[in-house]
Amino acid sequence: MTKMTAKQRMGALNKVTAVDVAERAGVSQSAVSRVFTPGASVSPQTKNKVLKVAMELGYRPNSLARAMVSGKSRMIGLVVAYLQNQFYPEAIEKLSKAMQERNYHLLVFMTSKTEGDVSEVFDEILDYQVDGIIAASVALSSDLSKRCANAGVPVVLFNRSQDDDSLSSVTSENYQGGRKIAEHLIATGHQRISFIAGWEGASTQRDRQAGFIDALQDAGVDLWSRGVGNFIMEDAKAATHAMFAGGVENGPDAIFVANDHMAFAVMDTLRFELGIAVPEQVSVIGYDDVPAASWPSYNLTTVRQPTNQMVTATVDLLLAQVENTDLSSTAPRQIKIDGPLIIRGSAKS
Amino acid sequence: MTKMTAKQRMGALNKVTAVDVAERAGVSQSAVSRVFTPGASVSPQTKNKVLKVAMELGYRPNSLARAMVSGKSRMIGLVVAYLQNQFYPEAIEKLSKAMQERNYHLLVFMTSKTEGDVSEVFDEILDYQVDGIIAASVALSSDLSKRCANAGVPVVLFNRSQDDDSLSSVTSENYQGGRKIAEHLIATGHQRISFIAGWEGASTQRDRQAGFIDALQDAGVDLWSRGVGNFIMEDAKAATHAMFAGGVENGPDAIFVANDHMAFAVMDTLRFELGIAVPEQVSVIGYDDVPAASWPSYNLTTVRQPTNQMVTATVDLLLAQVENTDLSSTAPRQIKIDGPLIIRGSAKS
DNA sequence: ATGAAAGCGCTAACAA
DNA sequence: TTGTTAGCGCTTTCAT
Repeated sequence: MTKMTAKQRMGALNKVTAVDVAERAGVSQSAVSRVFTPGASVSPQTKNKVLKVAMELGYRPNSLARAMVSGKSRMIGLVVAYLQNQFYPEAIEKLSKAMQERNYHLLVFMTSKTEGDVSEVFDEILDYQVDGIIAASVALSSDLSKRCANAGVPVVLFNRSQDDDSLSSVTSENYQGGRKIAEHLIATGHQRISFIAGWEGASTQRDRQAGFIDALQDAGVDLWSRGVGNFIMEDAKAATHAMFAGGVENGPDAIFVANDHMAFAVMDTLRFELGIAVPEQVSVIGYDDVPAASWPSYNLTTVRQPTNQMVTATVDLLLAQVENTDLSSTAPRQIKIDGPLIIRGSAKS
Repeated sequence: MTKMTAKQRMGALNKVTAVDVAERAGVSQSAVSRVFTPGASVSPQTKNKVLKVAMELGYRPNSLARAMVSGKSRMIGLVVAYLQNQFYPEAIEKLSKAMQERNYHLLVFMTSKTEGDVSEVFDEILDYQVDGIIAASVALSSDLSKRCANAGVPVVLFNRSQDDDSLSSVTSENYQGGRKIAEHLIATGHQRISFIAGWEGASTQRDRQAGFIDALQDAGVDLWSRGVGNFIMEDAKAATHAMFAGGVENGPDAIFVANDHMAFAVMDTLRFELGIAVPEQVSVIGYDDVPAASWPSYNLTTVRQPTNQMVTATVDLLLAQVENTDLSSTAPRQIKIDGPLIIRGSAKS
């Protein structure tokens, strides 16, 4: 078998390179490159010549080759654990669009929450030479963030924060949100107030709970009871049953559920399995304001996480770090965005 | 300023290359490459030596460089229009996981359904040298599919099909699904059967409708009325109002809604705005069996789209084409997967 | 403003 | 099995 040139190997597959365009346009290959490099110096004539030929031949620069030499892939790794909670699809859609507008693209990696899996996934991400990483609903071990830092790849946590402030993160004001809910429940005359927690490993869960409990205490109110739902519907349902094991009269008259997703399960359990009216007998409040919260069947009172602002902040924060070569202004920042209490019909007023 | 080597420019950023490993291990750079290339011939000794040094130095092959020379990026472009409909997040999660298991990764592109936007997005995708493309909920112009074919990039449509059979696609048996619903509604004694359509540009909408109408006709039943919801909740709500403008007694006693997402809005409109009981006064049937369909508040009778099977089929179909260098077995295939009618409580039996 | 030349980090012949 | 040698398609000095 005789040696083939690349072009022959490709067969009819019309992979047009800058060299092809250069030849046909009678300029150097670098000239072609410059035409496609914003801010490079080319005369209008050559620019037009090149553009015309490029159009004819259907030439487009190869992003990967560009990435190799420039060291910028314009890809952002997105790590996400699960999409059941409607908050994430919405956020991802917006993140992706915002990134595209700034000419970046998301390379998506699904992971489970087990440490080993996350670590593997991060290796794969780094292999692709992404310019930055967004970790949504995933916590990072310090080893992992060190690996990223070492590789010069900035990371922003989305909807999670770290205890130490070594990592940038964007969340809503979860602590304040928790407070708002407690205050509202007390102001509206509830006496027996309970809480169904999310996954205890999540900072969102901890912060919402802390704010909630603190505000109760400030008002001299003790938590009536507490269950754990782990952000999973089944678990939330079980927690609800447990809360009312001693009858309605001994159960809470209000429940704060750590996110909307679980709150739907709690409402359904109350109404359809326990025969307890919401909000007449028990008020339910969630957190997130996902689309279904406003559907009439649930009409859920909740604290909104302002996805638009959270996404904008995430993109700005990450790209500032990506595009700033020098290490100034690269100090990690924790951005918290205030979200309003949305009063609907699942809690009595 | 004196010229710097790449390593110096990187500063402390520890970008370890195969050359570094090679030097330290006392082998050639190609030896290092072979160690990381499955199925390449290396002696156990060198393999161990290299692996040890690689570990020490934290070396991992650069996927982009590998992609450049091998012509395989192991990236799959995923184009998707909107994630409101819960069917898509679920599908994407599974697609992503299935691809990761086979060592591919998804580069995600959100698009609107306007032709120009889709075209732009495809250019960007192709620039990244993806090995294949999955187009979910997006139709492709023949120009577009030609561009992909020309670039040697196979495309599979997910949950959409094309009229001409020039493109591979994976859908459920939408026509049969529509039939099943009509037959079930007739068998359960409904007299005035209506339909709320999705976006008319979608093949899923057209196929479901065709099956539904055909089965009605086979039974000698005329469609009572028809509205258009465009797969949008607001539109579905308006269509529902229109259907009952003449009072309940003149409206349908059963509605097939072209997908679950709209069916939720229809049920809520009936119950909370029109005061019509579901299923006592009007039966509602949806399509997809998204997670919320099984939530007690809706308890929606629907046809299941088997996401697992659809995802498996999509991945197999696409990767077969990606990995088969020669053009045999690359003939486009239209795969349709049968989905069962899931009988719940939103339609009376 | 333009061209020549040197790589980016890797894989894939080829020769030994 | 191993090392040597060419590139992949592009950006980026450096001269001109």
